[in-house]
Amino acid sequence: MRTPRARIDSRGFRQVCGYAARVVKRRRAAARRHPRDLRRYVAGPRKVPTLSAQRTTLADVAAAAGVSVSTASLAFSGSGPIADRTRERVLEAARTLAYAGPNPLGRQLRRGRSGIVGVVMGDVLRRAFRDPVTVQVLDGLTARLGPLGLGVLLVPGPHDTTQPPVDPLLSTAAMDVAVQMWGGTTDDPVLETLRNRGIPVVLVEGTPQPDVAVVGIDDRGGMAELTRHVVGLGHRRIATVTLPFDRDRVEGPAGPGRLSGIAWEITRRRLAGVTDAGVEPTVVWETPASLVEHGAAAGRALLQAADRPTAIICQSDLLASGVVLAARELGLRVPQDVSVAGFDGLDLPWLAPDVLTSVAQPLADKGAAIGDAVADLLAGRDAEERVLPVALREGTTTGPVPV
Amino acid sequence: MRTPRARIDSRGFRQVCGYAARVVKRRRAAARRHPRDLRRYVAGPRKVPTLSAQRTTLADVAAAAGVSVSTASLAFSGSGPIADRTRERVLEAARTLAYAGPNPLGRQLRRGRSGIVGVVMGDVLRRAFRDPVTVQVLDGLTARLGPLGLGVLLVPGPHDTTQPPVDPLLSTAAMDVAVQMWGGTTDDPVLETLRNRGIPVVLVEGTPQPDVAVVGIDDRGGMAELTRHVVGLGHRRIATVTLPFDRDRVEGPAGPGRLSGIAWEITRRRLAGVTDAGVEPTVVWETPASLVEHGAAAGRALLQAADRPTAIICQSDLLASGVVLAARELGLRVPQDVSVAGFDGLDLPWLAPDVLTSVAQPLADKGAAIGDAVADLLAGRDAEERVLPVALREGTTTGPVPV
DNA sequence: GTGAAAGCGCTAACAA
DNA sequence: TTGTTAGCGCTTTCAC
Repeated sequence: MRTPRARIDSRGFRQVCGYAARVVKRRRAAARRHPRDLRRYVAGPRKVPTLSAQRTTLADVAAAAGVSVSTASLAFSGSGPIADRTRERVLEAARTLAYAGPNPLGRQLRRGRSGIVGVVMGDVLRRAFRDPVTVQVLDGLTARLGPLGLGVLLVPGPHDTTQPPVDPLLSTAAMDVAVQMWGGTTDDPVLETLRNRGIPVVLVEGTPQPDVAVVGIDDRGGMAELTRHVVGLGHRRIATVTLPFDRDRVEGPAGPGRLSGIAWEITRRRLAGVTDAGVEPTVVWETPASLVEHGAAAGRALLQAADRPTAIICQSDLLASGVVLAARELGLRVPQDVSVAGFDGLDLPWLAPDVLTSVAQPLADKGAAIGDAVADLLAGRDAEERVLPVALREGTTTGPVPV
Repeated sequence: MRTPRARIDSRGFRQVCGYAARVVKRRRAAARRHPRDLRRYVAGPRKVPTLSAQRTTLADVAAAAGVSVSTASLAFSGSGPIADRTRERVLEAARTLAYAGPNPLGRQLRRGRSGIVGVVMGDVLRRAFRDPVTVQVLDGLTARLGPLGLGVLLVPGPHDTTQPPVDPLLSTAAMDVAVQMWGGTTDDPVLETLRNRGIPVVLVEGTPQPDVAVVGIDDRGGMAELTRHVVGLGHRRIATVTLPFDRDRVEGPAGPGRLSGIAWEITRRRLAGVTDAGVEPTVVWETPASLVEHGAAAGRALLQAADRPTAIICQSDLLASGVVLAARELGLRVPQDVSVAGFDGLDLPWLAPDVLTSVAQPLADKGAAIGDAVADLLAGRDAEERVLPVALREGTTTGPVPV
């Protein structure tokens, strides 16, 4: 069947070198001018599609429309002058050939852009998605990214220390920009990998550092305000339940040793807010993740201790709601027996009739701000730091200190 | 500065045609042999990276290592024979040049594969992510996809009828396979778009149809078993709260008109399960989304009606938990005054001390099954239908009918 | 307003 | 085991 110099390549195309190549090329070119002969190069109509295999190419469409490839390209991209009639003819040809538009792979290589924003989650996906904060930010982000023609590629984040430090996707997948959702210490392996690849980064709630765009909120200020509110109610014995300190994800009261080495900026800042308000927590309880069950565990421990705190300030609403549930479980009334405050300003209807006293952060805006930072980086501007405001929201879970 | 035939193209490369081109090519080739002269073609070391711009190419590395490009390629892909020493030399050169590995864009075009699986969510992301079912399935899916070198691109699903039927990402982004999370009726615009693009599809809980791989669970059987359990407890006045019927997302009791035109397979099947057990629900309450608040709304309405049902069977745990909350709110005891059952088998700690009676579906396995189906399609096999088993799980929310 | 030509960065078939 | 060669499908520059 095959002449010595012809062969079929991995994608089913016939390839020929030297003189014969020119002959074949001429044949394919001819085929383009006579769509009838295209059969061999086109996937059967509506057959079970195997790969992303999109056999019909712009060249085929151009040939069918009787224009050059470049003109056909213009018809689709709209990024140049083209006569209305010509465009119409091209689109008509595309319709006839069931051409669904330019192959993104070719376009991407040529443009040097993938149109993809890698989003590195702060955790394994399951846990990350259970956090409404992450989810709402992600939602705000995609809303901003959509109109820019950008899509979100999910990249699992650092799990625990038993896992390899970065997901292979991070080192190999195409992405124009990366967003790291939480964490991002200076020596973060994720940031290191991205830096090596030359991929610009937007860091959310991380440690500011050179060459990285940062988006965050005024959580230190918000936490200070929240604490002052609690102090204003007369509380002095105040415990605090925190987000994880680092990838070790320890659970329990943190001694001075651990307190001095908090790797995650967000945890450190929110803790600093408490101190700023002049409060020295009776206990700093570290959790392995911002989840209801960890809050409940903390609540049980703190509220059954001898010298029970009269107020518990939590670094997230999920943790706070766990504490509220634990209090209820123990027969303690909130806020009569114990006050509980959270952070984030989530709407947690299942906590009804209670509404958490919390610090509300603008989640959708934060997502949008991340999107703006992404757009900045993509446009070659270096993104300024974006810090969004927060607002104290009084609910029903804080009240005067019990007498 | 420029000769008539030289120009700078959009990505900053000098381009020249004809004879001059050969000269320039020779110059660049020379530069490759003498890394010192590369400066112009390489991004400055560790400067603020602008685009995904990764200026150093495999050719540069090959030149520096004194091998051909194809050999250098082998060193990275490992998909061919190469001497250990040669590979080492190439990797060494890569290190020196801060080359972080082959540009995925080039690789993708050449291979005809993007390594991307588009996941079309059943809803706007915010709502989709609030559903633990979706999230856990997604988690199981990414776990299976990771080792295959595939990443997940999030594609917002159909919102409501006021929005355009498909997200632009769906029609333009590169993806080797698409997964549609829910829905997928025969005339679904999402499926239509993917079919036109020749992208193979895995449909989750949708209507089986030609050329589409389907993954689902035995929800009809599970629902029948659940209903028989409730009937066995003596209940006869049984209402049911369902998932959405279609993109219209109506909320309230469904009349015969709506009941006859349920577009979403999953809703229809779970409803059929109830009927299979010989139960004619007193009310079929349609919800706009599987969320706690819609369950609560349904619960309030159903439990305040004159002829209150003694049991409410819900098509999801989230809906069921909303009903439980509504019952508590109304001062009704569960299950003494009313029995409530759900579907999915979620762990909802905040419902404590109650544990929902439910039908557990293997969420992580479902994600894995989707991953397997993806792998099948990618390998050119056509995927058989995958139906996973479910299991009745008795909790504390169902009990004997009140006397 | 249209066409010719070049080439993005890579992989794979084949020859050597 | 390595090198030569072709080309994936597209966009863009420049000439006309």
